Amino acid sequence: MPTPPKPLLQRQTVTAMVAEYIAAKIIGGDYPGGHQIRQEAIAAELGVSRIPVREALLQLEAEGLVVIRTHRGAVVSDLSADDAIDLFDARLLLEPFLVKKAIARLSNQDIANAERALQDYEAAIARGDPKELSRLNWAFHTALLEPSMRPRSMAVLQTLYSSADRYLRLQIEPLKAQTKALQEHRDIFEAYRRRDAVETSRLLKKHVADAADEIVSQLKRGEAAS
Amino acid sequence: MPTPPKPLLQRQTVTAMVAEYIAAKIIGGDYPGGHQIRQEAIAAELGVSRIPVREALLQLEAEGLVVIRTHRGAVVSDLSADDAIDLFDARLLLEPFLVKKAIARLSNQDIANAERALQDYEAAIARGDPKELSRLNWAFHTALLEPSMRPRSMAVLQTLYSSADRYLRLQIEPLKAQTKALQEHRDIFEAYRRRDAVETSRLLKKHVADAADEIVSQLKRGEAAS
DNA sequence: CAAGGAAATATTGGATACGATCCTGCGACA
DNA sequence: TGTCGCAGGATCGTATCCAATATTTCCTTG
Repeated sequence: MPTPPKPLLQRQTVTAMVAEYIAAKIIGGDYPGGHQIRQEAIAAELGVSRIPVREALLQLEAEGLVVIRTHRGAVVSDLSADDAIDLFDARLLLEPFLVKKAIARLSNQDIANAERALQDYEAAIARGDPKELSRLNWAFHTALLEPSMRPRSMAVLQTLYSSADRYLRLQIEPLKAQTKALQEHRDIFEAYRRRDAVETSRLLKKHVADAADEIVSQLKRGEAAS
Repeated sequence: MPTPPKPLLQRQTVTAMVAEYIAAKIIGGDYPGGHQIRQEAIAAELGVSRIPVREALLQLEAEGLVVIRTHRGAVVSDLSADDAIDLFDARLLLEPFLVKKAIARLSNQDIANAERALQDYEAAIARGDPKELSRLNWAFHTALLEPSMRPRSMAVLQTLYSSADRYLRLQIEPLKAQTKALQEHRDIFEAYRRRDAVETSRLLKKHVADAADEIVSQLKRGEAAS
């Protein structure tokens, strides 16, 4: 059996892997806001050259996770209450709109997909790995919005979300927030399954707005203290 | 006078110049949708290496102008009525919202900036260089929205606009559209100067929606014909 | 003559090497 | 004493070169 050496079907490029690696560090908080990312350091750490590191940083800049200045390198973008407001306001416009569009053309398969995403999210709460939970949380949102068939808006939301994720990790009581989010997800899905566009949109908006409010007020306390 | 050879203070990187070059080709229609962009061809054309070309393409991918597939290179993204709807709907959500936020914190200086942008746009209509007009059109929109102090939303809009621009170039009667747009710009600016957030938002929304309608209906005719 | 497959070619992805720019710290001069 | 200018090192931007993958061509075979 001369099977190919590796698990195969792992068609990933080095650039993509580096981008994931750095993004995880930023979202996880290992690289805080303001942290200088040295291309050579990352390259040595991962045993690759600087080229894929540079290209990964370009992608992360497009997502807003880092800021690149010519000849001065990449810096992890700062978190602030203003930025969080900016970001969540954009989500608050796009997500309720897209979910309405999605429901307008919803198939049973789409509902099944959303239900599965919800179940995966529920199952992961017990285990409580924050990285996995974040991924599944977003997967649920994506499952709701995907049927809208708006790839461009979805791409925008994807970039917004990776930054929003950084803020979500700051929550003081993540466990409490998670159980609250779980109940809200269930309510949203119920309305979604009924194809009640208005109610789903309303609940989704509230779901995002509540999270935004908590994060912003918490950030403002932090900024006032400093 | 041993003045330096170039205008100097032109601190641009080669990557940025290449990105501008390719973007202009795409927006101008020289590279139509589906066109394969060969890195080496661009590199030879501009007398640079392939590295800056690759990095430019990454940036253009983030803007949605091209699609990159691993080991298969970059292809100019296709235009379609669905994509235009996707894109303009997102603008229709963000721009009216941002202009309200801008008016809420508007300074006299901001109004003066918008007025200047409007005048520049008016002045350019006479000359009629499409590339310049497009730039000044967007500069006016930017001047209106900039005071909102929402850099992240502005960045999203910036990427949306560069694609929207491709569609705007398709208009059958650009001259007619331009004069219509000019009158609408004047009306918008009048409401803006009065700090009438509701009216400005309404007019801006209509301004974008009208352009979108014309483009989408035109595209649908084209798609039905094919 | 059409279909399948292997070698040849083209194109992209990544590594190494070099030149340009920026930052830091030391010393000279007002 | 404070400010300016100038090395020196560190870091980034780009060119050149090598490896991996995709596409094409052409031959074989049913």
